[in-house]
Amino acid sequence: MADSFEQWPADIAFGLLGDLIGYAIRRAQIGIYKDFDASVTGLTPPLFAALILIDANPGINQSRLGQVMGVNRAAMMALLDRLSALKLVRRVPSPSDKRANVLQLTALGQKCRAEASAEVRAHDARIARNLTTAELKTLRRLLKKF
Amino acid sequence: MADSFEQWPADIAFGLLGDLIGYAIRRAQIGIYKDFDASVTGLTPPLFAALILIDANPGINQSRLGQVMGVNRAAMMALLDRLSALKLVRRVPSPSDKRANVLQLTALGQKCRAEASAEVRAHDARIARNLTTAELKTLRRLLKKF
DNA sequence: TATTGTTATACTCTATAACTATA
DNA sequence: TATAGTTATAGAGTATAACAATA
Repeated sequence: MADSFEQWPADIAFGLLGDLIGYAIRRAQIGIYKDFDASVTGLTPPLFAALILIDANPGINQSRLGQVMGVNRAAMMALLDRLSALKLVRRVPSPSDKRANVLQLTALGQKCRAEASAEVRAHDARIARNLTTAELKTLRRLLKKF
Repeated sequence: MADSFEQWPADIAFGLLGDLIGYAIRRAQIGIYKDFDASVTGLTPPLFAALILIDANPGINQSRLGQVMGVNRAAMMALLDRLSALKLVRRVPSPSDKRANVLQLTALGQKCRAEASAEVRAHDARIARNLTTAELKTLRRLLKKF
């Protein structure tokens, strides 16, 4: 099939790329993202991550969430504007800091988070289907070293 | 520092995300991309990958390069238009197929590829500094299973 | 002075859909 | 019919630079 992604096609020379651990991680990621998009309806990976993090960290504000996700405040704004337009997330004025907003999931946001979580669990199990439990544990340990 | 990315902040609850191997790979990637951007001047990761692949695979055409990189033809066009505007890549009519273009690096493209390669090697060594040779070998083997 | 949220702006990455020339 | 390149268009993700309100 022309649209299936082949991780390391045998007929292609990768040159320096074949030596780079960063590129090996990137190639794994390409396939994982394609499976995520095909598996999870209506949410992108960053949107899903934001829903989980907001739910798991009551009282978190925009700037802190941006730091955690590795993006700056302006990028976080765009992401939250989208979640807000989808009626999944609410900005609530912080009681302790008049500059800040506290982020909360709406009832719809909770429902969406729960439904997407099931799809994402299935997706993650599918991409990891060729690894044993021990291999997954090793992989997780090694990835923490970056 | 407010601008340094912390991979798994201890004060943050990751909920389901902490169980997903796909998210563990994604978090490693975030830091790696930030280091790449800070290390390599003038080229993004996809642009650099394209330069290497074009150089290592003489006679490759646009569609095939897109397949290898995991993007469709239209996305490949945009990427090649940029490399072309930078005078790094040339489209040459294929002698064997009048529909196709063969991709070639210009002299400037060769120079840019060589200089960026040195920067990227240093970048890759830096991000992998906490892993042993054996660990890198294991990681590479496990990543191929996705 | 530093931080939070915000807006304006711009660039990169990627996709879909439709067209043309050729296979 | 199918494929290679192309164009138009759109949306997501991300960044910099500036500003007002608050800490």
